[in-house]
Amino acid sequence: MEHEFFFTQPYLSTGGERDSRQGVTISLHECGRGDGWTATFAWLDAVQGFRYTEGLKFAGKTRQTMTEATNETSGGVRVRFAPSPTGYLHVGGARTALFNWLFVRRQGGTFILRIEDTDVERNKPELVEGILEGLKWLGVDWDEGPFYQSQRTALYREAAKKCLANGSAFLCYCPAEKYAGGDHAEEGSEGGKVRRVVRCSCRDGKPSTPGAKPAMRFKVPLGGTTKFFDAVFGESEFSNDELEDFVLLRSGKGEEEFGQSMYQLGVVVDDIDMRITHVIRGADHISNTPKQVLLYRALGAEAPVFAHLPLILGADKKRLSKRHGATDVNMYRTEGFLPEAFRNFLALLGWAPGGDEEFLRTKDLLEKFTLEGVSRTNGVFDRPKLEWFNTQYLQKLPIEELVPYVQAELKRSGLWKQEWAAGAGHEWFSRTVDLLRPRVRLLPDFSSWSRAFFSDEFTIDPAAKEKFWKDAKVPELLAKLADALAALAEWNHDACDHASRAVAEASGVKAGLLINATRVAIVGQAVAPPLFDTMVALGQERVVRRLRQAVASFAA
RNA sequence: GGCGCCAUGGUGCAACGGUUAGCACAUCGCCCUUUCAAGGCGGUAAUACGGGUUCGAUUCCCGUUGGCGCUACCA
Repeated sequence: MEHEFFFTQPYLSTGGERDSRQGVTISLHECGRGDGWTATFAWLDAVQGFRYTEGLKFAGKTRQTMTEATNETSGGVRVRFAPSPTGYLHVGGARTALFNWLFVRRQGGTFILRIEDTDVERNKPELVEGILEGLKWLGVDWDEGPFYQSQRTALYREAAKKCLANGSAFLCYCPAEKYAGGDHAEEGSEGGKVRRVVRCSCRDGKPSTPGAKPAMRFKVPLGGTTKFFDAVFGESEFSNDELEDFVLLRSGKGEEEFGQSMYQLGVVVDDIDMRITHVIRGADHISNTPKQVLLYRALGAEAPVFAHLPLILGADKKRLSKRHGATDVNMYRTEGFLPEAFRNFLALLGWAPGGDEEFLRTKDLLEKFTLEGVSRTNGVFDRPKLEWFNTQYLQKLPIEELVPYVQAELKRSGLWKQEWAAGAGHEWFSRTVDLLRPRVRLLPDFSSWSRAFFSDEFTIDPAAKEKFWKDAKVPELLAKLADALAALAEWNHDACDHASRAVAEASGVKAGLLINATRVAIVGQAVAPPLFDTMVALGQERVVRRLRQAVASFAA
């Protein structure tokens, strides 16, 4: 029996609340934002999947998530991923998107995609496509959007005017350069760089530069603190005196009264408008959160639940950037990683399931993901482990799931033959992929390293020759083997095996010598699957032909 | 500089007051073997430092150090 609960954001209201639907009563006590987040939940049984009965305390560092307790029963969870088209989809953004996705898909909520393109200067519209592609490759799908902030200007201006009207914003006439960019040395400070918290005279209605076009700033309260609850980091409290009077609306140019909205305003207005219940984003936004909470308050809206994710660092523990290697998700796609392997790896960066098992397919991830398991420690992007995950998926995926990826790869490299699409050809193809996969690390290996399985046009690796064709008896051995194999009536593993060993024995050499030399001749590589399986996969005609070609090459 | 966050092997995570501090990647060795992988077995390797609280701290508190984040008319 399923129960549905409709909380009007109960976790945000102060004081007790009761809700009774379908015979189930829930009461919430001391569920407030203002005072220490001591929340006591008392709900009745009869609710499936319910973890909390009563006495949940959210004070201090306690990491319980009221969030999830509420969500698991309320259903109406709405999250968003809001990239900015100033760059490609980097791994940090991908992880944020993935966590939002796992969180919301697990409980049947709504995922909204929003493009934060309010900075016309830096914005590159053509990058949006790449971001969407990256998300699709990752398997992160969305229910609403993409919405573009650049098309929602009216909404932001309206909200800004509301703030101005109710006294929580003011017009600032100071020149933009006064505070913009870099660090400002505070007058009179001793050497050090001191950031200025903007509290200019404009805030009291005394324009510093009369006649200039004003920007609109938020009027941060003097004194006091702003608190909020974070599902990952617990409760946070910031002193208002540390918050600058941040800009809401840029000053207008030409005819315009105001310019584009700034980040803080756009985010809050949209999150309110889109009825976002959980803001899951990078920890680099923690410091922005009190400002946003203040904005929610000024706009008369309740704040959502925040969940900040630890940052992803490079091997040197510095913030991940290009110099650490690929940070663009699409580069991992072109390198030939399997999306599910990448997803598995990403999910485990900053989050851990209960048990020891790390090979977690998407369905497992969906089953196990909770915000509670999210770490607070920044993590290093460990490429070797990503590669390990990829080889795991290459090996463990049901063969029918892997085949389409290999097919796409061969099409890309021009090796694909339509006869492999169905029937006996398809069976051969699947078997061959299965034979090859334990030795493959990335998808393109199927067209490079194992090219000889799919094409007669391949070259013999000089290093392999050097290693296994050194013995003077090799040409003669290969010639004999070609004859022996050509004479075989049956073509299977054991027949090839016996014939080969017989040739070696008759010639008085160790089987290994012949086997290794043969491998080089028929696949051009020193490394391949077990030889007789390889022979079966290639077929009698090709094996004999390649052996004779090799022999001929010695003569030349 | 100010404010905030974080701190378990090289890396990612476990241990949520009592464990010989566990797992995985990486690394080293052995086994398997027809090359190379895979797989199996085993080894090296961690609680940043200093004070408390406690019968007992990886775990709770304070400080130090270090790292990271924010400190824009960027997002």
